[in-house]
Amino acid sequence: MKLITRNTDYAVRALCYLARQDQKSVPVSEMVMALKIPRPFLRKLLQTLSTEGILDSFKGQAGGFALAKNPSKIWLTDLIRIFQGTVELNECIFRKKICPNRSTCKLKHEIDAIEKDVLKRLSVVSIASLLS
Amino acid sequence: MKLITRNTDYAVRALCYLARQDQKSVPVSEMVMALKIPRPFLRKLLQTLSTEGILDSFKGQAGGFALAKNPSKIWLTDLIRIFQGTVELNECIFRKKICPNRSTCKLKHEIDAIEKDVLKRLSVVSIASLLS
DNA sequence: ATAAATGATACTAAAGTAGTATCATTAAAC
DNA sequence: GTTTAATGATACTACTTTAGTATCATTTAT
Repeated sequence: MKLITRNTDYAVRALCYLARQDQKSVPVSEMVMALKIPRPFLRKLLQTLSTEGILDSFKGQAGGFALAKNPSKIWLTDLIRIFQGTVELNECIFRKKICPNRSTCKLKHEIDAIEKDVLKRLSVVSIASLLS
Repeated sequence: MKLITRNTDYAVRALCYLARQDQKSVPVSEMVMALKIPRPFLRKLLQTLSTEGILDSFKGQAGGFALAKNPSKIWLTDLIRIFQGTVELNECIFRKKICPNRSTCKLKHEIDAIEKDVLKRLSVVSIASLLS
């Protein structure tokens, strides 16, 4: 039962690191040393953040990555969506069929309510709010 | 991001079914028909619940399973612990080492707080509370 | 031209989840 | 006492997600 995976965790670290560099473009090599994240894994992750519009990228020598948005506009829920597909905790196994079990539906109802709470709390966390 | 797995979901259904049978021992074959859960999977799951003390089992012809406890004393968190190992949402990747990233720690802190909320809400759900 | 960077993409490995199969043991029913 | 219908124990397969690696192509400052 994990709310965030390693991808998301690493992404938070990398984004916080970049947020402290004030717009300067930072190459992966520098981040690998600073954050101790396996290089090819970090590369892939940053490329994803780039295609998702969270980062700007610069090719060629002296290239690298920089935040494409203000840290206060980069939300933890964005990262979870990007790396974990969805923020939904729970899904009815019988959707579209008639549910044969009322207790299960009641369970789903409880889990749904908890999910809403979790989302509410996650949705106020931004990179800016994690900075210090 | 899943709070409960299929095992846990199936276990809830089976336990609710048994709770409605008033102490009578019910064989797997009956539950398979009523709950539409794959037989060998249900068997394994019930055996686990039995060794964990949630169910009593009776061997031989006319045997089966029955609740070993009052439905109000069987908690959803018990089932999650049994089938999903733990209720922890979050775990520091750097425990026992010095954490190289304060932002990550702050993230952990946020997730921990959310986890406590989730646990609090899950911990009041019992089989009895799901019955109708 | 070269070197240092990202883009794109395919691949491998490990872990967790879901489900199956089989043989042994037990105990009621006949 | 044999049969039958049940659980006990345990090993196995398949699928999915997560984690991580590898490589070649392209770009651009020097």
